[in-house]
Amino acid sequence: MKITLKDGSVKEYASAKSIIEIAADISEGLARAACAGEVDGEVKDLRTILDADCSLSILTVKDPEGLRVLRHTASHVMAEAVKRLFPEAKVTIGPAIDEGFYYDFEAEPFSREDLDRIEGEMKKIIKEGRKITRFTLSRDEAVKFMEEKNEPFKVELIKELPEGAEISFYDQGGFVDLCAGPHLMSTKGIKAFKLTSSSMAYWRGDSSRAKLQRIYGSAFASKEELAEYLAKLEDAKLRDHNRLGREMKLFTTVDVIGQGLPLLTPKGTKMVMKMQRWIEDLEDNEWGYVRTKTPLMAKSDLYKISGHWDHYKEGMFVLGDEEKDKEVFALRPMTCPFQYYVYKNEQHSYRDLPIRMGETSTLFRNEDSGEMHGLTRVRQFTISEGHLIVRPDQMAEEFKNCLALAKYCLTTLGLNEDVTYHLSKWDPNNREKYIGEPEVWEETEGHIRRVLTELDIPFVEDVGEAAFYGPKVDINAKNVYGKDDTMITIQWDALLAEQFDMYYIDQKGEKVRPCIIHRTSIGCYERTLAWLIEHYAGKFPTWLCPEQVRVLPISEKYADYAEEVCAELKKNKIDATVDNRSEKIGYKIREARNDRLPYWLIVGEKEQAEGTVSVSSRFAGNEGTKPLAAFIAAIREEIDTKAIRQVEAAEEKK
RNA sequence: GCUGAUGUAGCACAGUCGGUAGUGCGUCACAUUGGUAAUGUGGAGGUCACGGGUUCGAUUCCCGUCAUCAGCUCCA
Repeated sequence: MKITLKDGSVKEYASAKSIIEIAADISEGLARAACAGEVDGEVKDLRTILDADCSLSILTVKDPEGLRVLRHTASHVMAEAVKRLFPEAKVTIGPAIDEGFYYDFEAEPFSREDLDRIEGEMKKIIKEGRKITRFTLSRDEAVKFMEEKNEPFKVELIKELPEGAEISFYDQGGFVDLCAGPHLMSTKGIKAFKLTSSSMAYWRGDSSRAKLQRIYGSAFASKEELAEYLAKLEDAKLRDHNRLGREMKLFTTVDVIGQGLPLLTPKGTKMVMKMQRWIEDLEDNEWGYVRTKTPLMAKSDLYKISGHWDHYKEGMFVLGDEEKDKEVFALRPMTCPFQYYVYKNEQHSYRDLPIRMGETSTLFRNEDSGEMHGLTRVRQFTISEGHLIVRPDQMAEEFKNCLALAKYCLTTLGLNEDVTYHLSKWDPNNREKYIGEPEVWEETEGHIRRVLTELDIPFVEDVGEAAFYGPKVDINAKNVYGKDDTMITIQWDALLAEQFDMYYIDQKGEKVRPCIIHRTSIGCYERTLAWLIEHYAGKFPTWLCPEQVRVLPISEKYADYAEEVCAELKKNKIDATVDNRSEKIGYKIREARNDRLPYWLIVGEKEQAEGTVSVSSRFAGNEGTKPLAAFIAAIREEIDTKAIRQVEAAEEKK
């Protein structure tokens, strides 16, 4: 038989069995072959897979596609285990996902103990080494088949398939599931799996429909890889900003203040202020921005003009009652209209444009109560907001500059490697969510696509993710648990200038509508802080650290000298403190390390006599004794250049 | 908003089958005055998230509210 390899080359083999035997040759590859014979697929990392078209695929489970098949099969095994233990449970769907798989059941909620029992049952099914076979039915037969099994969700799925379709089922030796496949050919191929959690989900993701219980699990090619994955999850917990940020006293929350309203403590505030001062100076001095400071609230009339009242009212905090009160106010969810009125304060010539307005802007959004999370999803946040009022002929260039500024900020923070770029488009099938005509959307989306392509930035296109007034570039990053959050957004708005009657005067003396770019450079400070905590596991670049240096006197005798050193550091705008408790030096050093300080200075008799400091850091451990002035010069340089100092190998081992 | 779990000292957690609570770390005091990851001793600190109900008596049982977590959905 012939096998076509991924690279297109064709190989010929004598029998199905020999495919398995020679599989080592193509262990990183994927082969598909028309194959009639039955193959028991188990050769080390290789597991055979019964493909949708009844041909035989050979995938290694190191291949992402193969791993997905493995996980999908694990979800079917889980479904069988659940049906055995909870016969009244109804099955729905169970796909493979990025890090594992899930299956949704209509059932009573599962406890951790239930999951452990299900795991045990799955192990039995795997051990039994059932052959998995595929068969097809016509649609009517398929409906009848699932009706007899009393599986209403499956019946619903089948009825939606086109008439005359051949509907495939996979039978794993008793348990049969509707499925497009492919699957492993034996349950024995699942070598390492773990059920991680359970939660509620809605049938078809629709909150008005049936409540289902979802069980998440993960499966890997080997026990070692599973162990590595579980260890990674443990590590993620240690980096989780919501835990580490509180532990490091960067922020806290208080029940009576409310959900989604975190309090930044002095340390967290210091970090945010360092970023804010940097960004404001950078934008104003190097990127041509002017700064505004506009109200945090406005009358409802403003939001009626902007369209927010129609499109975003549920997300706003409204002060007052439209029925009873003469004037109703709302806290602002965006800065846009406020800066538009700054623009409209005077008449502008085409020569004035582009006008780039920046504002460190606090916004309020009334999120649903279940949405709040740590610093990443809050009801009040402060963003490096800005709007550029631009002539149409300048748009591409200005949009590019906004992307360049964002990229520069990310690179400086050391976060640029973490991100993915998205072109967020409107949804032509959901027009009431958006303003403007289809042609405008087509055109503006095309502009953004061109800019991204010209800048050679890889991006994905997401339908239905646009703002109601225009398409945008979203720059997303994954949190430690792999969940994507938008960190930065840059939006192309060809519509709101019309709503606000904004114009400039062109060469001919005529009024022309400008275009608008809504953008942020560093995103909102709360979310960026969260991202920094997780990226650096709390070990921030020195320039961002709320406490950059701690002076540790060996004993109280040297407390005065320690204070002198600290005062000198502060005079040089270095955030320094003294630990003058009557603890042993080893204890103070341990605490300095646990507090993730970049530097600590040990001072005793020798240092006091010589006017020196003994420098240690989390980058290199003991760095030796230096004159204080030399240390100050070095750390100033590190701070001023916003250097990200790497940890040295010898230190890493500790 | 929905589903589930959780809420005991600053933090991590025990515990009370209903009779108002403990441990470790931290903190404070005293002694110790030290050289690169934990000195010793002693003390303080809790309306057991909040509000109702049942009870002679509730931190414990029941109901509600608030908050936290996981997920769904929604978003920067």
